[in-house]
Amino acid sequence: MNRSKVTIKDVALKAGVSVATVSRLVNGTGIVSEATAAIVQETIQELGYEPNLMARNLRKKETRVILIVCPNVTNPYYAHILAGITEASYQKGYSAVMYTTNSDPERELEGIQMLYKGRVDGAILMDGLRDYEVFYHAAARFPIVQCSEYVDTEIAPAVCIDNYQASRDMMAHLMGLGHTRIALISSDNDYISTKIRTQAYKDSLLQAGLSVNPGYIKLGSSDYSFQSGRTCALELLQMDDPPSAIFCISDTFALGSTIAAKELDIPTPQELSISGFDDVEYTTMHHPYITTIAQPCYKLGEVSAQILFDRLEKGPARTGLVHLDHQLVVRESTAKKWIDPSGEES
Amino acid sequence: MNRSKVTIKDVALKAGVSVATVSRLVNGTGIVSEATAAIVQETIQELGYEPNLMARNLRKKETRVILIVCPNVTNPYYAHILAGITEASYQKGYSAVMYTTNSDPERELEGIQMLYKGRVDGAILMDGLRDYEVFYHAAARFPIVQCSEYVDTEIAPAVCIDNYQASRDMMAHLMGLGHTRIALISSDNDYISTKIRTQAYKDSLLQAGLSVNPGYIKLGSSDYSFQSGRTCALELLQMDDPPSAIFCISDTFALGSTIAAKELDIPTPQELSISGFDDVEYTTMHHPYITTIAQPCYKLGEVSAQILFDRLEKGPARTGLVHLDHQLVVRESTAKKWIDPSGEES
DNA sequence: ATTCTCTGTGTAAAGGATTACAGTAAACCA
DNA sequence: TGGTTTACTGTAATCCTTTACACAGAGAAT
Repeated sequence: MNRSKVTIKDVALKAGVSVATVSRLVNGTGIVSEATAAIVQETIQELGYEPNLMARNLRKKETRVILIVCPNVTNPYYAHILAGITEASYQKGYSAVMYTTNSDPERELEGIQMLYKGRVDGAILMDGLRDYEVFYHAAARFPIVQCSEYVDTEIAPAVCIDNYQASRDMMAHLMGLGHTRIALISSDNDYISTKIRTQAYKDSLLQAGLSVNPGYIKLGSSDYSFQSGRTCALELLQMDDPPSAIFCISDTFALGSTIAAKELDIPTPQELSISGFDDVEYTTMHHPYITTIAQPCYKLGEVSAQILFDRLEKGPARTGLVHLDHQLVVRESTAKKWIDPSGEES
Repeated sequence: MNRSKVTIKDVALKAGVSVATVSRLVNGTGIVSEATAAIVQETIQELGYEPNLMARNLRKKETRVILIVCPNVTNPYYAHILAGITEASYQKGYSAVMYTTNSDPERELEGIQMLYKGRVDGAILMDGLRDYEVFYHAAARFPIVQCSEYVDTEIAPAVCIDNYQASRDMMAHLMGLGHTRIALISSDNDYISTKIRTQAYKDSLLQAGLSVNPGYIKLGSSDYSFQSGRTCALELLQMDDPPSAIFCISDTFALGSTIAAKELDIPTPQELSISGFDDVEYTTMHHPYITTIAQPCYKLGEVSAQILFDRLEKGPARTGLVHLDHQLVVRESTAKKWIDPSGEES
């Protein structure tokens, strides 16, 4: 077990060739005669030579490392995207370093610094940066792709589902079941997805000739906590004129809502339909299984990474939005609007 | 917006000093007069100079990057450990690159290669390596710490909870409630934690003068899937002489068991006590909230990282086991053994 | 015989930082 | 005044690769 690193020089010396030859062989660039190749190859094996990546990267001015900036990893939604990114990276021989921000602008800035310091070749941002200036400068200078959320698609591509269409699909499903009193549990964060889903909710109502009742719109916590979903639902269901369906912009909110309904002895979906968004694991852990919009999280990560690598290897690439397919998956938490036998609406 | 990197040379030239002076100022090593410091500082700002880490690392022979090898990130248990590691790294100015193996030995090997290639300074392994040889060689040569699972604590330190004591605690809780027919849902993986928990289960029974009934021991899937927990519980509960309590080595198995009990109309905890392990999010998403052993996941990651950094900065450090405190958290899924009014045991 | 293409290989210059060592000028001491 | 610190700064070697360029020798073409 040799403690100190073997360098290319050691190999060259021992094999009786120049470092250039060794390098050419190792990298498969340039021509090396079969005879020398054999000798050098053997020497490499014998000495256990591994090229020093720091030196190589310094010379080649690339790191083959990409940066992933995301709010946290404990949220399964992000975790799945992460899995997609790391897998794609692995395939392409890149490694991924993670930077979790907890949505702290200062942390976001620090993460971005890694680009300026030449520590990484590019970045995938899973959280619209709070500081637009910072984003703009970084995106103008380095390969960056936005995943899931975005702030500006002109300067850097963004990969996500079509949140507007997805929300419209879900609303169509709900209205198709006969619901007219549909509430919304949105979030008080300022993600673009939140805005779009909220807008789609309103547009759907309006275009169906229904009015938007501000009292039917509740804002859950910015991190989509399950408990805040429960609280919002509780408020909605205790209104004088409660909704017969709740459109949640997150599965966790939907889950919280099913709990709230259970607590108030309101059967789901018989008397209350609840829909979620994202399709994370726990939508099918307990009945009622939640009707939701499935996002291809893994794929989202994978495609983001691919676009980034493309850009890295082939130079300036496309910007703009890249939409991946979503899917409306109907399960147990939504059903035909219930009509009280007495004739009254429920 | 200058496209090309500003180097230390540019700064030196513009500020009218030597590169050495700039370097000294940037690194805070050596003495620099206030006057020059001011000029250089200003020049750095003006030019937007950021030291190139590749060059620095090459020279200093360190990368300030650590490797995290884990089976996956989508499991919240790992995700929380990961969060702890990345936070600790961030504090110390390290970055963390992730390598997910999906428990594939080949991938584990590839991950370890990063140490040999000098791409990272050290590693945290969250998955006992399948290939002991590989582990042994790597651990002998590089700073490695094992987190949560481990294969050999002589050659590299391991951070985890005291699985034996934790399991004994849970069994004591169950037996303290009057249960004598206690089943086990273990896993068919070969993690050390699995072995220890299983052993503790048996020892507890034996030391209480009870016998170990092989029929009461079921093996769930190696990845602790919720569905396999349900299946195991279903089998147990349909036995002629079903258990009155199930000790699960994972929360997901416990969750699956509550579902199984519900399907068979067996009230939990009135007629069946169920205990979990780990205390991940979904233990309190639905009633009955699950009685479990809380693991300090975040802290596990944090401490692992700290030990690694210590080793990196202060040379060879301790090996052996580092136990972090666990906690028995009693919630709703366990209760006093139910006695049928007719006098028969249930 | 001369020139030209190939092969195959070596030399040495980047690449961008850190740092040992040397040097200068001012300040201090005797 | 001469000698010794002290405070500061610069020169150049070093870390390990990659790669542009030069070069030598062999065979082909003229």
